[in-house]
Amino acid sequence: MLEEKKHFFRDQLLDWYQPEDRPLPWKNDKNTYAIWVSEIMLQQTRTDQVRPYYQRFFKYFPDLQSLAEANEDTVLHFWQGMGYYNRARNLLKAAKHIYFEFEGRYPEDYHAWIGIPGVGPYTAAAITSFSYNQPNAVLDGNVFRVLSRYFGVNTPIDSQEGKKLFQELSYQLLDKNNPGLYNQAIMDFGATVCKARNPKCEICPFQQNCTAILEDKVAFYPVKQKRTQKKKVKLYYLHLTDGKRVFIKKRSTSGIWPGLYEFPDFESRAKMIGDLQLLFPKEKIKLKKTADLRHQLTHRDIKAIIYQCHLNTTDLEKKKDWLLVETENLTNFAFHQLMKKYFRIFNH
DNA sequence: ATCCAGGATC
DNA sequence: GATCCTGGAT
Repeated sequence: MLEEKKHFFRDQLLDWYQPEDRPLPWKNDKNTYAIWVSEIMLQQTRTDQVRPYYQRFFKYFPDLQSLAEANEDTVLHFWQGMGYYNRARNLLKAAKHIYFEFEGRYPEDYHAWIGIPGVGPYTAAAITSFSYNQPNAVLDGNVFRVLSRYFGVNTPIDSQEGKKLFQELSYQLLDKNNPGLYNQAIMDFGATVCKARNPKCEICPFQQNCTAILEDKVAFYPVKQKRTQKKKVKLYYLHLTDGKRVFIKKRSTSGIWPGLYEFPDFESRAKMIGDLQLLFPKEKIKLKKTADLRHQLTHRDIKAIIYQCHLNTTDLEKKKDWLLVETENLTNFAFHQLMKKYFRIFNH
């Protein structure tokens, strides 16, 4: 009975799948490089958001060599606003490894790909099935959702047991003759029909067999056990300018927004003033609050308070790791979304 | 305003 | 098990 249900699932899924129904830029790029780059971008990121980034990135870095020879600032510049910036740094590190150490030869199988920075179980399965047609089953959020609903699996997907169970199930279901096509099919199905919210059960080809539909518990799946709670954090940013130039600094490569640029930040308004007084005469320092922004990360709830301080050209000196940049040249630097949000508001 | 989806790393 | 981001749904 269960075997029958599995076979039915695979056959129906492949029957349903029409690749051209969901055209994506990277689907036409059949080479390993393009597949790898797109899969890294697609980690934790929706296709609609990736699309414009992928096109700009690919135009500028059309092959392994062009990426391997790039520097981190340039790669982050193309990545700015897309989030999870260690993906970009790992991608560059990996490109240099493959190009310079492996003489441009890509890893040959799943386990070799796992050894590449930024490539985990999902990405290794995606690359080796799409590019080499090797029989590795992808296990991403779509697959967890589709399988948990169809088979009515209520083991939490974020438990060790759940990961193992779903990995085995998805491997059994995989069409070993056409793993790339099958993997693409199940993820497209999850993204367009068996969606997390507002699933299109009324047009679903599995209506008669899906456990979740039959039990009227579609929204119950997939089952998860833990959710992270957010800590509240306050950040004080200094918008220090003479009207034509502005100070920015680069964030460290650990912690949030690694390697991205932003205004100098402080723990408190008092520390900001204290630092300013070391550099400029007290009477010239006038702070004006120009923004109060909220920004949410996975487990941080950031309240960013931005103060503007106008000083004369002659007053501005270079300090430690601060960079004095012409306002019109700000576009040369990679900023995170909180800064971009501020620029948008401020330029109005 | 709050909640949530989506993989890798150490 | 904690830490990395953003945008979209509600």
